[in-house]
Amino acid sequence: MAVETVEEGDVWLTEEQQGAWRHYLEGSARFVEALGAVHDRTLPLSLGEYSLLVQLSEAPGRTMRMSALADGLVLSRSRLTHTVARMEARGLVARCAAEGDRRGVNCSMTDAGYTALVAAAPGHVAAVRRILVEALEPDEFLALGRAMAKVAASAREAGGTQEGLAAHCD
Amino acid sequence: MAVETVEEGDVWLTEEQQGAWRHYLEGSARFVEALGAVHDRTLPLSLGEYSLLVQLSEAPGRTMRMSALADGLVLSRSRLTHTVARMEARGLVARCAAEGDRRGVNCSMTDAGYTALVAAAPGHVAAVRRILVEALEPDEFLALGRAMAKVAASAREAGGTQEGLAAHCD
DNA sequence: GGTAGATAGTTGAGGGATCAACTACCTACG
DNA sequence: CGTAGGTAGTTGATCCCTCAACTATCTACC
Repeated sequence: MAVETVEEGDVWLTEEQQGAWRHYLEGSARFVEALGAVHDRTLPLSLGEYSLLVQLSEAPGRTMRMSALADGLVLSRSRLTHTVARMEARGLVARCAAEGDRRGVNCSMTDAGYTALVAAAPGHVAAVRRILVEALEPDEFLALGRAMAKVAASAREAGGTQEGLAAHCD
Repeated sequence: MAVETVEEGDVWLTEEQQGAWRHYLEGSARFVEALGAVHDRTLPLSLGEYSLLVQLSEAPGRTMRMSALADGLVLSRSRLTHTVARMEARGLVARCAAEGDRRGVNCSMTDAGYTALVAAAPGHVAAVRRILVEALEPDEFLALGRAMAKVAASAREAGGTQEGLAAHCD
């Protein structure tokens, strides 16, 4: 931002870092936008619905607890409830009580959900390849994956400690 | 996804690529979530409002055309109109007719907007540093920036050609 | 065994995003 | 000129997300 330059380092970013940060912001924004557009225009599932069904497809019995699903998709409980309710109304998933914990709810993929997932998968993967994977050198893409794994861990951890950040701004 | 394995390559991703892709998804989701939480809990501007004011702060006269703003922030025209309307109601920005093109509208940052931006900046940058920059080796972060610049270009270009993707799914 | 506090999930109200229409203006070309 | 098609921005209906309650259940500990 165009504020008077400060002497002390460690508060802002260097020019180089700023550039990297801007590119990160623009790249991630344009990527989800383009991928979402492919889903909306050519596939029977939105990106969010698709991701949810992918998670379910990998779980034993194609069934997961609501909370596990929420954690895996980085979604709030509330948002997951609403999303699953809409998908249930469309026949893509079904909910039933979990055995063992009477608070728990299991969400499972229906046959219709599986059919929709299989129909959407080729277009989805083709878009990911075209827009993300093939934009990069093979090892550059793998390095991106390793870096983002670190970021994920760092962000997961920041959830607990973030109150302390306010202290930086007195 | 847990579909029967196919013989032909070039349709799905390798195990390694899948892993990188999952890490990318999780990392980007957790990062925006954590950064947004910092804004919502400790700063006077949401992440979106902050980004908008940053763009304005760098423009001559702290003023930009609506469409330039929309492009820079990767936002739809409609969304920008609504967002700016809300921010205008809060006194953070102001709109006025653009000279030269009577269709055009200029959006400029008010003093109150600038004050809010300055108040939010340290907390914002601290969060970006903590969650993203310091999670990585310095050159790893710069490589991330270079990679995402390529992704941005690829996604920008995909906007025009994406109809062809449907052809993959007969 | 009873009660305090955490965990699982849902609900509804309110606010933000999306999409398709719409106005207004500009450009170009006959 | 005039009109066809593009560009700039807005609007409102609809849908989706968020947030703060809320119910119900589980755990632990006295």
